[in-house]
Amino acid sequence: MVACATCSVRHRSLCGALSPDQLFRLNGIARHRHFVAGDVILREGETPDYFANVVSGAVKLSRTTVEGQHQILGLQFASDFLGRPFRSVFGYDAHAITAVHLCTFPRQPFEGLLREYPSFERRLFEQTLDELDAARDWAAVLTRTAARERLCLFLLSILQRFEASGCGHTITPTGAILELPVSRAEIASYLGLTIETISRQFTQLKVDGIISLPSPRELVVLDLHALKAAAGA
Amino acid sequence: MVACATCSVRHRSLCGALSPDQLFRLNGIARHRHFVAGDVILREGETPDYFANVVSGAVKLSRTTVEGQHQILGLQFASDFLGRPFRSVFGYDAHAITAVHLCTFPRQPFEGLLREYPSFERRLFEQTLDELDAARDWAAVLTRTAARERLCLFLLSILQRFEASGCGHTITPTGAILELPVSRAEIASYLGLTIETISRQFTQLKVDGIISLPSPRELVVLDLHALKAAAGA
DNA sequence: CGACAAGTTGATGAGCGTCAACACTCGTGG
DNA sequence: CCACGAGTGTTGACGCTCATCAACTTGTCG
Repeated sequence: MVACATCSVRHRSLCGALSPDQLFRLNGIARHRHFVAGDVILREGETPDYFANVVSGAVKLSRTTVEGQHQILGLQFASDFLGRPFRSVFGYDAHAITAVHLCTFPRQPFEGLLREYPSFERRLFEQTLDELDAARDWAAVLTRTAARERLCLFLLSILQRFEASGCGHTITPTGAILELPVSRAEIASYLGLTIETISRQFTQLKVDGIISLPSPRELVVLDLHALKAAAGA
Repeated sequence: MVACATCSVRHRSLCGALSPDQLFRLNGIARHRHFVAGDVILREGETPDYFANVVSGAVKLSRTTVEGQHQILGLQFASDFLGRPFRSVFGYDAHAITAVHLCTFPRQPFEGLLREYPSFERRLFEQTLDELDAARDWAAVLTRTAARERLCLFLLSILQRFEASGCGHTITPTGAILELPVSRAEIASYLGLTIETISRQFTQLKVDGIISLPSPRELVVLDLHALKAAAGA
């Protein structure tokens, strides 16, 4: 058992709002789980027996359409919460796309804690409201923006997540170096574009001197300012 | 004061999950408000002094981008909940797009009730989780689908809302007649398309014998089955 | 070395945005 | 009563963006 005191997401996740007392109780029910890339964490329609904070790694939330297409609905990184309290079924598939470390909480005692500590439940509620806003914003972005802007927004959001969690990247004077946790196909699915379009936009950004790609998964942001400008805001 | 017992959204809204006791308390703080088309109900960044259930009419949630464009993020109809508990600012503009009847609850006492009745707060939480799922689904739809499918999905969602609230439409043997609560521009903004594209898709649906449009705001669904098929599901 | 997955690049076409002209309704005022 | 204008919706012509199909390159693992 890893103690919360040394937890890397201690202050940004759900746990950040807890009193020492509450944290102690939560720690008492926490169990750590590890997954490797490709593992199924939760399946759509299934009743998960636990909730979880993502401690490290990247998780994709996807849905398989009737035509058998994987549509990525969201990406979760360190400090994000996984699961739907008071709902029996989970609405999406959750896959590990990198090595993933979860801090899990069994359903029954976790919901018990929520009932016992209203401020805890409220915190989770507020987090859900924020996610709702983010989801609506994202929908708006997907309808308004061109492929280039979308990709730039995506890269910036990844970078922002990494900065918030203080890992997975290196800051440079004019930008940053980071490892992309997702494949081209996953980026494409998430952004509602095709792999070819993603690839073309990447090379265009290289030509424009905004990024460089030592390897497909290694992204060097040469000019963060230009990247933000290209994201359209 | 209109009593909850006769309220048309009594059983479908938030109120549907309340005990008689809770409902009595909520009724005690409720105040009804009426708006005409075009009225501003809430403004982005503002701290609203009340929450509300939509009793009748249509409300649009929009955001004004830096370029001054109105982007419609959501539409709310009868039984939908307006406002964000435990959040000081409201994230969007809310406008009445038809005559709107709201059942409002002042902030302080409403949040007090939430604290007093955990089951009440939980109900609101669950509703928010559903909205989150819906928002993510919507984002997925906006990225995947063509203009025609999008419009059909939109029309079906309107019809579904009207059926749920039992008003604003007439059922026919093979379809329905309904009054569109929104302009072409509003449909376009919501669907991430242009008015011209909306107009063209409407005429195409007419040509295909799926709908007819006696006037721009009067929609006759001639073949509901075909409409659903055209929606891609 | 060969096989396979992942990514890149190219050619082509469809779909939708853009610009522009036109039709329809409604309210106002002579 | 008709004339006028503003607002809303429709239709047409054209170009750009991105999807599609296909070939090629690169990296990885047996």
